Amino acid sequence: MTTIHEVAEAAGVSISTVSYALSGKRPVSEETRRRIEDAASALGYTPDAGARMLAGRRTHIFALTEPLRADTHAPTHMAFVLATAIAARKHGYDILLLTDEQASEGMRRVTSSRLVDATLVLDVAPDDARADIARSIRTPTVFIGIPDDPTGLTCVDLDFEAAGRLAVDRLVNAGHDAITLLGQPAVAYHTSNFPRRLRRGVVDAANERGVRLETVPSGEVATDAGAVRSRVKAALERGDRAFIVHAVADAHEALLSVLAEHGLRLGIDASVISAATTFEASALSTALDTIPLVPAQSCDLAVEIALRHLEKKSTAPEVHLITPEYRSAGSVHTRAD
Amino acid sequence: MTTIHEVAEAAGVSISTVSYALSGKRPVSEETRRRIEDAASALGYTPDAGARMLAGRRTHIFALTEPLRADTHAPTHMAFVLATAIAARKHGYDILLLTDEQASEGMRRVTSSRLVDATLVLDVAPDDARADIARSIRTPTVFIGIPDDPTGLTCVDLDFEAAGRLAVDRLVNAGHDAITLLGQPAVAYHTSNFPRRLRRGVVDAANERGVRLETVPSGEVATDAGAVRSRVKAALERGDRAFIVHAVADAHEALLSVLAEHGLRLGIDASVISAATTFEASALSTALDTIPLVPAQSCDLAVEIALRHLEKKSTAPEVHLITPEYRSAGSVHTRAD
DNA sequence: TTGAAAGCGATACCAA
DNA sequence: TTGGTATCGCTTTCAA
Repeated sequence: MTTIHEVAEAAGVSISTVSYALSGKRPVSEETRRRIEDAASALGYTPDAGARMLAGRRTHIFALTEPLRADTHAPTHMAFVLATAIAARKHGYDILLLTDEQASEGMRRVTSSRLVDATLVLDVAPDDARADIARSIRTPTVFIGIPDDPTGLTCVDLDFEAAGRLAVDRLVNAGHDAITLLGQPAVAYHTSNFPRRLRRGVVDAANERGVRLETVPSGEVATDAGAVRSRVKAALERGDRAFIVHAVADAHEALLSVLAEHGLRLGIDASVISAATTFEASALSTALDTIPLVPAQSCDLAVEIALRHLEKKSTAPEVHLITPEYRSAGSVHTRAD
Repeated sequence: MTTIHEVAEAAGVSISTVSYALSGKRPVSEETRRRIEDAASALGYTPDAGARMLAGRRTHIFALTEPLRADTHAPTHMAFVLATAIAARKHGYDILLLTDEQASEGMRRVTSSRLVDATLVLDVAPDDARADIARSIRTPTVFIGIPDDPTGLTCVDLDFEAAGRLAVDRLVNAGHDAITLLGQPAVAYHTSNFPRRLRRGVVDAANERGVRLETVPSGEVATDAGAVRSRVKAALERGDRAFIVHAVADAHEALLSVLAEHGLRLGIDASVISAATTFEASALSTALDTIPLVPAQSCDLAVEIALRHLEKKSTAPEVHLITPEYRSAGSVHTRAD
């Protein structure tokens, strides 16, 4: 293994100069720097991680706690894990993955051994056990998602409530006076936090705008096309022609097929908005207006906040809500009057 | 932060004794050990990860390289990541996740900086770029999956070929003389290695046993129920009544529904074996005979081999194939004659 | 602009 | 059975 000493010798300078030249933490003359860089790459020098952790103040590792429970929607969770890893890497950070039971227990372990500089929390539950752990440790922790009680926590998430309101506003503005919210599977309203928040926004906005609202879960399990179909049919019988869908891709397909079977044309006879979904709505059989949930957005912000906490010694805990964005694709009725 | 010095002082011993007492690498008198352990837990002592990495020979971290490509089957990949993390943790190891482009580039980086003790490779492609990297670094690397050219590599995987043969044998023994293999989406035969291996086993065994074999992909994408249905119908028209399914859960459901529509009773009029699938076949609407692909099995073995390489200085590279297991559930015809 | 040297907090060798 | 201490490879302060 090449050490900093060997690089120093090869470049004819001291090790401290090598360190500074490579880290850029102190000005080094142009020529010296060149010599050092040449020597370093010629020798294939890579600083030893353990030594850096010990001597420096940073490990350049973030813990990512994500239970990866089997009953959750794998593609979405995978997208967030991926987005977090990419965001971290942009700033020279690696991800130490804490799953399963280690999602909680590991937090204490890796922070107290100073293995990681900060912790990022995914798949946040309403009564998440990791909230108390985060409050009890001094290592910066950023939640990507919001537990019921975010007191003392730093959180980042899409403003699901605003997303719900936005969807309702669009549909009401389009002339609809009755809306059906095709939501998450019933259990998700207990295990996750964001479905409630979206629903709250939808309910509040519907009340304010004075339109009738029906909320139905999308089935018992994540992919339950049959249940979705029957629920959509019931909605159509009620005369509802406006739908907000907050569910997985399959549920969308089920909705679209029922609408098609009833001869309802999207954007003309019926309106559909897909709210806060991570999959590419363009991959559906029919393009839909969406209020996208972009993992990279939340994860980039989370990483930036974590770094900010690392630099400035302390930053007040705070909930950062990301303003939702509306993307039209013609699936919502355009008012003709 | 509590250091080993503080523990030593509190226990009235030297730091080396503390180190030995806690690691157990040297006998320490019963009483002294008690005092040390008490002091350590009273002070909440956790050894500093960086210091251990530098002084010791181990980082207690494995790199896990898994591209997490968006077009792959998320639940399966998640299951393997989870199984690896759990297997590693059993031996006191944490997982550093290398995704996306870092899946390849990161391997060199984290091994040459000695951040990890070994690397585990997931989602192995036939011409995987990580194979050459693995050959060029001296850190132990274990592939969970087998690239086309495994020369010089250590690999672990289910014996898919044997699984294919096993399935054919069972069906032939049950009296079938024509079999349809409902395989992976066509693209998977290029991007992954195991679909080919299973198919090879099926093809070889069918030839040897002298039965007619039809192989059809299960669609263009992972969940393409429509394509599966039409392919199954075609098979039924050919008179095929025996199916080997190597695909995702949805494909199974599609097959089962077509069989039901044709009034074919499982295990009586028709036979189905689900081969090398990670999902719980018991979760299907109908129980099926399976040759399960158990992530924990491969991942446990991979971790054990990695540790073995770490202990004994060198272990010859080798491909470890896991013998498939057959689980009956009554979906295969029982010979009446 | 550069260098010397004091740590960082463990591990493990060499003694006792 | 226990202790002293060199060492791991880097960061960073203090001098020059």
